[in-house]
Amino acid sequence: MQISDAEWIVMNLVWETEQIEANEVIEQLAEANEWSPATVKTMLHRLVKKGALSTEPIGKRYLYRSSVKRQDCIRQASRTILDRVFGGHAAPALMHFVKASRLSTSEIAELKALLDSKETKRKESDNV
Amino acid sequence: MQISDAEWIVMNLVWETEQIEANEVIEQLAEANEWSPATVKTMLHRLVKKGALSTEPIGKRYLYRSSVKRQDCIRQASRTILDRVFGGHAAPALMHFVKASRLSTSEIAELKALLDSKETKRKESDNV
DNA sequence: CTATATTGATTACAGATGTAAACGCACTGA
DNA sequence: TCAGTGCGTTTACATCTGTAATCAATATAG
Repeated sequence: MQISDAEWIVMNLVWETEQIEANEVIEQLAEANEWSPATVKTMLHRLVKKGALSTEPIGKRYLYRSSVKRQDCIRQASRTILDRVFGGHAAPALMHFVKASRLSTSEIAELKALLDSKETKRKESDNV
Repeated sequence: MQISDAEWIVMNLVWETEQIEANEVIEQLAEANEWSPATVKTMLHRLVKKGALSTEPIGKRYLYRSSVKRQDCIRQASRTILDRVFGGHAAPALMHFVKASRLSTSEIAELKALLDSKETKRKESDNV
């Protein structure tokens, strides 16, 4: 199952809010993205059809909530971009992202810690 | 100008080889991707039409070479995925990529150095 | 010189995507 | 009871993508 660019915008909102009604989605996304309300409704509908969102009738309306994990979608999207754009070479991609990103000092520290732990693991396991 | 997933595969080859003839592209990509030769030809044609590739007649054939910089395309693709998939939050994206990637110790070192320099710059400039 | 092979160009076509209007039903105020 | 209103459903449509066959022109073999 494949989430398109525009659909990601909707999914991000649903993931953030846990559950949300259509009119709220429209309110928060239509203007910001220069979409007509109808466009947002189409997105919701397609995402339901794809199985990315599920609905629960609340009164006569629906509550939308995601039925796929954000992490899973991120993982898939990441692999796609790594494979396609960077030809599977992660390091240049990461270098690029690091260069291009604005990171707070705490985020930098976190990343460094993560790299440290990765390094340790490597040394332990395959002794490179 | 937008390069599709399948087109990235072709572009990656062209970028690697600087310049290349159609039959070579077909040779190197058709089987590996389970594409018919016709499909590869379509890719080349579309990329030329999009302005991503340019052709130079060599004898009666064409030499294909890229007319867009790989870095620029990577930059654009990266921004897209950051904006869409990660909602513009670079740090979680990076954390994810780092976790998911297999990196050599030298690559890890390189990344850490890059983060160091970023940290330094931050401290100098905006004193956060 | 003619038949065949090569290679770029044109055409095809179904499915995904972006973008949105139109439809229908249920409720609400007049 | 009747016209709006709000919301989900259907339908619309141009473009992009993946995938490929066919056409046309040229070169090459016989």
